[in-house]
Amino acid sequence: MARPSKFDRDEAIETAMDAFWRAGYQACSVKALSERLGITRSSFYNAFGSREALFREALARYGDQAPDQAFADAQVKPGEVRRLITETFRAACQARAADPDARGCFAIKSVAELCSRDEELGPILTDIVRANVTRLEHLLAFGKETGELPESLDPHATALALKTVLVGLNVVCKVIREEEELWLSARTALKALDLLEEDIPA
Amino acid sequence: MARPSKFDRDEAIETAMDAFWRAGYQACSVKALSERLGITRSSFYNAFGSREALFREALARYGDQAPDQAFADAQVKPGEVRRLITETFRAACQARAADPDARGCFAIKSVAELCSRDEELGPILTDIVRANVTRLEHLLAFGKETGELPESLDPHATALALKTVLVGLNVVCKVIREEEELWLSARTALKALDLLEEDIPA
DNA sequence: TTTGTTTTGTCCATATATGTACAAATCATA
DNA sequence: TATGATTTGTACATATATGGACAAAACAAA
Repeated sequence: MARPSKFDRDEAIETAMDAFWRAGYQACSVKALSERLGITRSSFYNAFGSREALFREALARYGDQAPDQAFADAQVKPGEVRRLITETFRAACQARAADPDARGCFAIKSVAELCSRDEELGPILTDIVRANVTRLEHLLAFGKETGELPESLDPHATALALKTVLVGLNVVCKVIREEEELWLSARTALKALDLLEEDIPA
Repeated sequence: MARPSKFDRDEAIETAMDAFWRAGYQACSVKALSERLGITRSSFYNAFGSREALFREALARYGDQAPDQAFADAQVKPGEVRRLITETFRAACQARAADPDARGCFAIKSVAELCSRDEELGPILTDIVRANVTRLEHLLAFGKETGELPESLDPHATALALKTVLVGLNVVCKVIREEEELWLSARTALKALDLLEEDIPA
């Protein structure tokens, strides 16, 4: 029906995500991105519309593979809240330390760069973080309902604290490169909040 | 002896700090900075040497006014560790929420942008964060020695957790704008870590 | 007034960056 | 093989960005 693309759109989004991730949104010009993708700017605009639009796609792509995505799509069984939280934090520490280029978390890096700065992308990132907190809050409330977590626990306050720790980890990991140290930090916070599941098989 | 500067160097550093703070290091070109300072690029290079050099000066300037600077220059008296920690976190929440432009923390923003990216500035920022953790560790050890904090407390692990929370706050504040919510998050974490001083006059 | 020092303005050459416009190229289907 | 849809290459005009070179300007001290 029409002339086919010379490049794989999906692959291009992946590549763009990595570029945004490493250098930041502002540092990636359309020219640089186009060259990285092996296409002309003409094709770039034709395929993605704008740099912001591509960023949104890259961000969505990242969301599918982010460590804390586990909080989103998990069917949590009663009595498994601590386990889910502990395993997710553990996975985050692993993922951050395993990255040889110490890119940190794409979403949080973008929050730091763009929130309160970019009128279009800022609110999108804000909503993502807020949604994360809400999910955690629901998860903790569920833990209370099912009797796993104590009645004294405040889901809202605890969700905020948890998210703050997770965000902190995702930045601190750029400085503290050893997985053991990262996990020590996370474990200490979880333990203090009475949310650490200790009996997890290594 | 020589021709005097047409601009105030100190004031210029302050202005540059704000520009770096808002837009990020990479987004501030020498041209843009020069125009902001009301001088030519010629004078810019003459006065500061390079953009990196000016950034270093701006970063040092920020260090003097950062909320967690309190951990650096405080003469802590026995029995005052919890109070110092609590008040510093409280001050950080206040400062972040009070900023109408939600700039967050200049240092942490720069860590997210430049660590593992800029060969010259990255290590400087890394060292700053590492030094912060060490200072917290010493502070906690002091608290143990003086009997204020329990023997069971692990200064290294707790310092890591504390710093992670503080870093998290400094990013989350871009999304959560209400001081009450920020403080709720911090307070919950401090309380859990048994580091909250409750009896502080408002 | 001369001397010496430092700042400042201007020019250089070159590279990057923006988004649009339009013609050329490419392919599946009719 | 014609048709239609879409991608792609090139050109456009303009703005930004780099750092250095060098002469002109401004001032204090001799």
